[in-house]
Amino acid sequence: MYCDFNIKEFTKQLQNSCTKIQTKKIKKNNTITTYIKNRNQICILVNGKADLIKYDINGNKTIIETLKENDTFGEIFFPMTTNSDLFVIAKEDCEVISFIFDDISKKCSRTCKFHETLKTNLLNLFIKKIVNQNIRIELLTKRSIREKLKSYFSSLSKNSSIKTFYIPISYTDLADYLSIDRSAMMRELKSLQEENIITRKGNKITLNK
Amino acid sequence: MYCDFNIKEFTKQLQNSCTKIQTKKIKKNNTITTYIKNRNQICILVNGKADLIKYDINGNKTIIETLKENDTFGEIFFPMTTNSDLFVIAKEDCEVISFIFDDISKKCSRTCKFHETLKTNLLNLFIKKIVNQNIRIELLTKRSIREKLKSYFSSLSKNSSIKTFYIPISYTDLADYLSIDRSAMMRELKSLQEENIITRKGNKITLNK
DNA sequence: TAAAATCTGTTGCAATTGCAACATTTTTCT
DNA sequence: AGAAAAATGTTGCAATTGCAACAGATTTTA
Repeated sequence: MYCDFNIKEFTKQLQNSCTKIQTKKIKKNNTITTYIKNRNQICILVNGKADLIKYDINGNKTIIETLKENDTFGEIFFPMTTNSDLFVIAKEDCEVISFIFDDISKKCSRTCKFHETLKTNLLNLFIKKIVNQNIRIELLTKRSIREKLKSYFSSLSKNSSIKTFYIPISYTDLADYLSIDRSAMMRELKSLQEENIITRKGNKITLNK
Repeated sequence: MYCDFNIKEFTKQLQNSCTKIQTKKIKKNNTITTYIKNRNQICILVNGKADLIKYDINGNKTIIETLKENDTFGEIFFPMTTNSDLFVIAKEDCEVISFIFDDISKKCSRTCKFHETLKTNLLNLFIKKIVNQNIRIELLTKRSIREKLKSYFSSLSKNSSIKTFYIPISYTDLADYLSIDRSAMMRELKSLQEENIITRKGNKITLNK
């Protein structure tokens, strides 16, 4: 598989390589703004969970990305013309490493033996990120709240035989993630239950039939 | 800048490297299905334009991605559980190269001198792809048709001083790209004109104020 | 160049969705 | 433990959006 490598090992390699890297620990609910201020900086979440969020002019919050262990983020991934303010908020205590992309991509003058391994690992991380983004795009292109919910649920029950699962985020956050109104989402969840398409108890969902 | 390299040069390097690569030419309106059937295959569009499209159960067409020169695509970028059918359609005559990711990521036994350059170039291409996907996600998270249109327009007039531009795709395709109903979109375009927020003549748009 | 296909433009109507405003429950903080 | 904050759940109403069904314009194809 294309992403079966060990992030801890990768971090260790980075620390031993010629590349200058930073390690930071961020407490739950704190903002990891620093990691999204330098162009060409790439961050990797080593531990914990975080959300990349945005507020629009009307105050609507959108969760652009939910980040977990192994996920990459940083301003390098956004167009220079981005006019919205982006924040990365730690949802749990987080450990983050960051480095400048040029240090990885440029030829290593000291021909350190880790340099090329890093590139390969980064390629794997990027592919993983692109896959996640495609899942997100698939969700967002759904035309109705019902379809968005069904799509989200089916991504949670990856193995098609597992029909019961727990929603890993709050319903408030889920609405922001699906980019829909929370009350409209709750109403739709109710309909899905009434039509016996799902069974719901708290954040435990079962897909019926 | 992080993506200022020459795709032609890259292609030439690929051909001289130890990596097995394929080159194919596809005529306008033909389907490039072959390029999205093998897991771990990465394709690069060297010339032309293409759309990555999807049809849902209700027959709604969605343009997942608009591909142009330098863009990467392939099944490697989608989760294995994807149940929707994806097609890549050439919108113009296209030239595509493809190779197996493992051939790039694994160590080169013949230590050919291009191998590492390829990795670096791929990293650049992947970052470019992630940036494009973020632009798409930004668009799709917009809560209304009006906001989606304004967001799309502003991405076209990247340089904020340029207020006039041409929409590079048909309005029918634009609706599929924004994942909205075409007639509702036309109605909104009309409102934007009536409120003098834009001026529109065919596919030429001017942002007023 | 004529016919076919696609794209653009428009409208009425129905369905979906967002908004505002609550009450209730659960979680977090001191 | 008690207060404060956040999350869940609900509803009526208004606004937005999608759908269907056209007509006309433009482009492609035979």
